[in-house]
Amino acid sequence: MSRVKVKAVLGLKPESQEITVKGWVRTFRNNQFIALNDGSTNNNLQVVVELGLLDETTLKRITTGAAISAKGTLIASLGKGQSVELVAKSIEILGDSDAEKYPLQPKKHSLEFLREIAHLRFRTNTFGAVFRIRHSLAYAVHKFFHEKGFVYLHTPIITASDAEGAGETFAVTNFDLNNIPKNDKGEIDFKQDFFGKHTNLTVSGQLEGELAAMAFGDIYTFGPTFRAENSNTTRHLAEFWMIEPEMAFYDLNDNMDLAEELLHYVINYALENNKEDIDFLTQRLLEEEKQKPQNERSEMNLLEKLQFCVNNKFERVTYTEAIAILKDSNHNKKKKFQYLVNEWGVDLQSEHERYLVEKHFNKPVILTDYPKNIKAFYMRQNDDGKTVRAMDILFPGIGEIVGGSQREERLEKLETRMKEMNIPVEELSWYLDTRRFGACEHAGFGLGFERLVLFVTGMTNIRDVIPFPRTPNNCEF
RNA sequence: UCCUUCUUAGCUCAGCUGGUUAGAGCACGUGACUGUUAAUCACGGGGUCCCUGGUUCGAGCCCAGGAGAAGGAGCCA
Repeated sequence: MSRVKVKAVLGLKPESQEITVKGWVRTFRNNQFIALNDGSTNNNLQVVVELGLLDETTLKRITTGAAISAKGTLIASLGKGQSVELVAKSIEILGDSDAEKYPLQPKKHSLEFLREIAHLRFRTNTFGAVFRIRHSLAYAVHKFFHEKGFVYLHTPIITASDAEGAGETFAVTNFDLNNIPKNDKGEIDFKQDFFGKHTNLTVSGQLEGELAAMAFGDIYTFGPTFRAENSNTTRHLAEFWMIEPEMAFYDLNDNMDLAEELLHYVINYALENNKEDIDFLTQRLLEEEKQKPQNERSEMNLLEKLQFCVNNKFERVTYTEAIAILKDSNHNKKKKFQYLVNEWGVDLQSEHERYLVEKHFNKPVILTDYPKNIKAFYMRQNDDGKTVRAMDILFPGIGEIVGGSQREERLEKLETRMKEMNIPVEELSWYLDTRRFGACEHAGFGLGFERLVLFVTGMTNIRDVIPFPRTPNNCEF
């Protein structure tokens, strides 16, 4: 007889059938009731140990965290908290867990504490739910693109281009750091390094993605990305996962449509496939909100927020319109913003984005057509000479979740812009070839995967939605 | 990197205006009970009050420096 997973067991009709389950003990109540979890679902299976079944020594080894195998018959539960339960005929301790030393207790722990024991936090209800949802979202991303005929492209992790313009990079080298070779001028001699040049971890797969889009039409990447920014916030990681689709023959509107469809699709997938986990996290958030004063509590709970997001179109406004809204807002007039909005051309601060999303529109917002001076070199220039075809999707509680644009496909305009922004044109000659040979209208965006997981799980710190977070001064596990 | 706050038992926290032997709940151990739902009841063990220095008759509490953490800002996804 083989092992049945708890999720399957909980869906069975109890007919006194004989079943074997294996998992980890969450609690052992009354020397009689084991709450057994095997990670297949957030719910536990109650295993009943009848009096006299086990000797005292074995009984004592059923502790929180221990791995056990239980064989018994499945019956309709005699208690109230669950529909079925397993009456054990035999129990084997597979792995002991010293109750005095095991850090997880059947009680509420702080997220900060659990972050310090990230190797064990998977075994809690909250992180179980979070990482099952993370899996579902990743799967849904692949499913969405596959069904649309996109090619999943693996862009390199190690790159030589320092010109992607997306922040500080981590250098990759196999130099002996105590004895770095120098050239005649006293500069580091990268010719002697492994790749014969200066290399770093990728900050974005976009430029390589564009190359493939010029052959397959529609591609996407989904991989890790590295930024050496000294950012200490609840929304930034030094190592994070990003989804970057790139589509030929797409303009900015097509790009926005795709991004919105993707977000609706994957959130809906989680709603349909992770109902129990989302219900648990919704409940968890409600408990947490009870601690807050009335006016700080959110109007919608997590489940309602996700449903609202799936069932409503995102608001689309241009940067220029957004500035006008902010300028005219009571918030601005009453000087409630730390940074007052008074002129066109400035970048929006977090507080402004939050105002638009959480106060003014009260739904996800897509901002388009930003001033060219605050955006990257590859974005397509508008005829007005001052804005570019950029789009950012802003989510409540998260801020920017997607950043994208229609790309500048006109070689001359692109080269001029690169020179203006001091981007080394020669180094990116391979990139410019897409504009030299068969250039066409195209667009793409980057979706921060952890920010998506944040939104769907209702967690508030990005370090709690990636298994082992890498942040400044922290690279544990 | 900047600003603010925090650091007391394994965990979550209390500790009054600087005053005697630093407390609670949970966890853990022992015992009781045995259809429990983070079981309950009784008893018990458990402390470098983050570190270093200073002020004081006396510091968990005040001052200075350092370390770590959290939240916010900037950068961005």
